[in-house]
Amino acid sequence: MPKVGMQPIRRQQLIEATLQAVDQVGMADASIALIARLAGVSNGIISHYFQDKNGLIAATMRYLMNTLIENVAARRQALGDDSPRAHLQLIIEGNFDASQVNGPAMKTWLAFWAASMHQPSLHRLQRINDHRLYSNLCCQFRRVLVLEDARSAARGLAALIDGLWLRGALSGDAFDTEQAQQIAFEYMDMQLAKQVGTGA
Amino acid sequence: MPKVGMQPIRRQQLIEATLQAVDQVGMADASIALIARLAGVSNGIISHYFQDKNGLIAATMRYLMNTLIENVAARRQALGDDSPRAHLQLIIEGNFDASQVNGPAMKTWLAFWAASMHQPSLHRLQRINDHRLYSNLCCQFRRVLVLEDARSAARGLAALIDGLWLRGALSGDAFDTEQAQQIAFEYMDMQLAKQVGTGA
Amino acid sequence: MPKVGMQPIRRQQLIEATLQAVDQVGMADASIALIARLAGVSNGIISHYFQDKNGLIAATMRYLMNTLIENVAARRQALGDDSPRAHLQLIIEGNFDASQVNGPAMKTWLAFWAASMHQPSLHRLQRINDHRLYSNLCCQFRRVLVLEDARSAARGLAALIDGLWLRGALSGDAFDTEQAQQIAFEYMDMQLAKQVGTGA
Amino acid sequence: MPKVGMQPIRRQQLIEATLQAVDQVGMADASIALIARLAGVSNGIISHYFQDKNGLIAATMRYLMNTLIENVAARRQALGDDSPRAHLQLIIEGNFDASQVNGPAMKTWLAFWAASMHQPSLHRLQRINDHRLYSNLCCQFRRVLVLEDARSAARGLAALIDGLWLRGALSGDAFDTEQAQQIAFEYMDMQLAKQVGTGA
DNA sequence: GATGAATGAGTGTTCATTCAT
DNA sequence: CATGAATGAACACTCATTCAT
Repeated sequence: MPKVGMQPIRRQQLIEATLQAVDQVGMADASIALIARLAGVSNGIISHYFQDKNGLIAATMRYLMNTLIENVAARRQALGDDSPRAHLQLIIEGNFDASQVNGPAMKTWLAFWAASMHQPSLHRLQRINDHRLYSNLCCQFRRVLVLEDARSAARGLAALIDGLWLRGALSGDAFDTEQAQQIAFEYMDMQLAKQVGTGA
Repeated sequence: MPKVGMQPIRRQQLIEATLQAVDQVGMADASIALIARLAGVSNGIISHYFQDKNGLIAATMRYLMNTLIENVAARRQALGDDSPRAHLQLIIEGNFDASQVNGPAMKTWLAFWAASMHQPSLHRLQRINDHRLYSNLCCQFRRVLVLEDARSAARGLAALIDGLWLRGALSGDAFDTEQAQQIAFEYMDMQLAKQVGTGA
Repeated sequence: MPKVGMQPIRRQQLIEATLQAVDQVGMADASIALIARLAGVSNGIISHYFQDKNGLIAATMRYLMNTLIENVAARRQALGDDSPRAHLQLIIEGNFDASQVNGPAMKTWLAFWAASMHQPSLHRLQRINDHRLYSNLCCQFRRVLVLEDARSAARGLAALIDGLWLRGALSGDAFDTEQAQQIAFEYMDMQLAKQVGTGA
Repeated sequence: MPKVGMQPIRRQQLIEATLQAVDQVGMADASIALIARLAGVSNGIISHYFQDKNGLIAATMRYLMNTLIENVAARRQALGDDSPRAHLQLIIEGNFDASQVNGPAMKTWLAFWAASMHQPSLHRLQRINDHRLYSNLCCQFRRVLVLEDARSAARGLAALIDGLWLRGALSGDAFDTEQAQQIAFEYMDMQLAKQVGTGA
């Protein structure tokens, strides 16, 4: 039943099917045929909306990234407190949001990362993502720390967040968000404690 | 001219060729034909020494893991100081050893991790590895911290080490070992500082 | 906004796009999508104006043939001299006209010929074309030669024209019209020289 | 039943199957699957012996060219008379040999020519072939004609041979070798007649 | 009249695996 | 021990065609 204006609908359909497929069988076995079947469309439609399989993969990665960005942005809007600590806490929480720590998303991110080591287009996307986390953290730390300390704190916290996330993803068990956040918050507070005295 | 005792030599040859192949083209494109060509042997021999491609992949992962274990063990042997701090430092340094933070090893580890999400045999190996790092760290922290604190510290430090390593791997730039170690050492010292007073 | 009387315009548009496509990528890669893009119309319209792809191909071939026919006809109209030699010269010149010896036309003719070996509809068109050249030449030679000589001369001259054209097309270099015509003229004159004496 | 040293056998098998396929359905429809089926082997074997389909096509063209070359060479060996006329006659006869004017060979040559307009590798082969005919003819004409006349005669005769062959191929009827050779011989003799007087 | 969404068969190619030698 | 010939299924991708709008 051909219709006009299907592009955004089909694109979203296919991206979601890609996430499903990667979750179920891994990226190596996420064939076009499987993705199309999961989306309930024909094989050929994929090259109609995305140039090729790489295009679909990249679009899926972009979608995941945007979800994270929007998630953090939404939390920021709802934030009353403007303190650096509140912002950092928000970023940490955003990165451990349910939209990021579920099975499909974790498997997809891991697969993307591995693939990005040999695919320039994916590598570019991944670098942008990595840099944004660091940059956001650094920006907040900078409000209370000297530049060098802020940078170091941002590097450490970014690594800690990714590491907690990674070990959670690889463990195979359900992600213990509470525990991860506590560890990250503790690190954040340790770093913030370095701030120079504001008093007289 | 048939030879005897070729098994260990050939196996090592093929494992090294696998690392080469994954480094050069990524795991997805590391075909048996390519690995055999890099090893200078025929395609057919792989199933002779390893059951199939998965067997070769698993053997290669086991090889990488053993390298890390032996590296840490060697450092431990050369260690004069028996303090927890010295042991923890040693573990950190072992994980950032040149044998782990070079391109081929990083690409292979990442590829293994991604693959392990859908291959039970690889997943088992990877869990053992993850657990050993946590276990080693926890063991040392336990000598000066109460159980709960030790566990939390070990979780955090393990995540921090993996996160620093991961972000280094994904960045594409040369790994800044010095910087990573400093961040990890700082975290270690922060955790050790929690120890209950030993004094009067 | 539907329009009336678009048929001849669209057909011509599509035929010209077909010539362009065959010139640019060869008949094998001249897909409907490419032709439609070059024509600036949608894919679907081709089956509206031509039954299918074969219909478009056949129409394009007919167009090329008509161009050649009209070219010769126009030259004939402008001809003052009614001698056999003048007519033959005209036919030769028509076959080496710029409309026939440029890249796109040559590539298309060659592709048509090859395709005609396995497509009855194209083969029929091509036979008509071949026969017309022979027939026109024979008709003129007949005015001064006995039947057998005229037929042989026509066969030879037709082959020579086609052969010069073919070798020009395949060479990849610019077609040397002057040289080709001289060779054809010489052959023509050699054959005309066989004519029986008209004198007492 | 795998054996060693199969390469030349399989290559020849596949080349002959390619000729068969092109004869039966045309180059456009001569798929790898069809060629493999005609050769009685699996699809995959083609990339084992030829890099890809283009490799097989090019090898087939080279085979046809070599057949022609060897044919002419064999005739030359059997030649008693060393006169230019005898050599030219021999070249003409070689080009109209049964190995060149049968259906499969003609269809394949035509398809190759058309394809060569868009495939550099085929174009190179085809140019070599074209040049050899011209060169051989020119060499013989040169023995009795001044350079300019020899070149023109060679160009004309080469075109005449190709043109006779082409029109024969396209006609769809059985090739009339006798008639074609007579026309070519006549042209040859007309050109040889230009030679400067050797007598007193 | 015209669009472009959608199909699904078909393509060339790759590849892990098997096995006779 | 080791080779490399051979298989055949699977893959991404292309494409002419159809048809609701």
